[in-house]
Amino acid sequence: MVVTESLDSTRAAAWRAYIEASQRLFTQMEDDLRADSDLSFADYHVLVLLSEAPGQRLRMGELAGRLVFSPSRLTYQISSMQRRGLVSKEPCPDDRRGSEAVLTAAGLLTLTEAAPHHLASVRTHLMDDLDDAEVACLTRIFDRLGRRLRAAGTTSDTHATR
Amino acid sequence: MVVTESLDSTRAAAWRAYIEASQRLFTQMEDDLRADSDLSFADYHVLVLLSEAPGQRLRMGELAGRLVFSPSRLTYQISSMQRRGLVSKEPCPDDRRGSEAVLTAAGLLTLTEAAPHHLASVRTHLMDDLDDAEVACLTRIFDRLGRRLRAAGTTSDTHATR
DNA sequence: CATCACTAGTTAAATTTTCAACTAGTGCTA
DNA sequence: TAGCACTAGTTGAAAATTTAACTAGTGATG
Repeated sequence: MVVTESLDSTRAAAWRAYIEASQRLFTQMEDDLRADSDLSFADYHVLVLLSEAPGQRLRMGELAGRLVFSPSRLTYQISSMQRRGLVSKEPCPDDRRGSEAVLTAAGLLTLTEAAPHHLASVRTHLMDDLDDAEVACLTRIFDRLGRRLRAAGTTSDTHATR
Repeated sequence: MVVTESLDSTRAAAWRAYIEASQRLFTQMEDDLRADSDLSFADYHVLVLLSEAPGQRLRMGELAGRLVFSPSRLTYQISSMQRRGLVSKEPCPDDRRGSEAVLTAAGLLTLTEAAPHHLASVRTHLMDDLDDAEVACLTRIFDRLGRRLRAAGTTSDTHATR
């Protein structure tokens, strides 16, 4: 086992379990979503974020940040959704460089139809199997992690090695 | 908020935190790996799995299963690594339909050079920030989840809705 | 041992994602 | 207010991934 110095074996095991299960979970969720609603995970998340935003609209950059998408990936994603009538795109009033993605009525309808299926899938694949302590632990770990990574991304970044 | 019926708000929050932080973590790990070692996450995992396998070789299907890759994705992945000299491919002795990926010396060397950096990155981005109880909890949750999803994939599958 | 349903893996085409320019607009500074 | 560095977002080409055939081999059944 070349690869397990420097990370104690407990943590190495945790890492492996986390990575593998997450991978499986994500592909499972994608498949369900695709089967139930003909949406990708990304599509769904865009719809959720827009539906929650004031005016059902969000700047491209803001959306990219929340989805953890590169700018060009978001451009592509949104134009694909636009083609399918789920969102539209409008120039941003106060910054003429920018544009905002806007949820359409069809997009909202699609979301409200998809949501119950998706949530059921989150429950059956993950949440129903966790007791309250585990849920709390999950939240604590990933809230903190998310905050930390978000912060790291903003400033200079990277880890120690090099 | 169209999207939060049916999943209690505690669990919904856990889900969001988990998804977002994981996304960030994975892209961060990819970036580090790429910067330190010029490998993708997938490359790295292939090297790890092969290095641990008896004879440093694994059937394509077996590898695909463990990586959670589609067959065609794995074919592509391996031929790319073959081009770069990290693995070779040999016909499988006992099943003439099959082939196995074999770790090369160069592949092993690459792995031993990459591993410390990668592990450091796992530590700094995730593990160093978790106390032992959290590590234990993480392991418990994702071990169980992985087992469950692995089992579901084998049999008929899917969730309840529909 | 011929047939046939099934498994392993590959291939080609379409879609998605990345990567590296590039365009346009902003806003500070002199 | 001209110049300039920086930000927002897009674009085109290359790389990765998915999807749907497809090839070859296996193994059970009659």
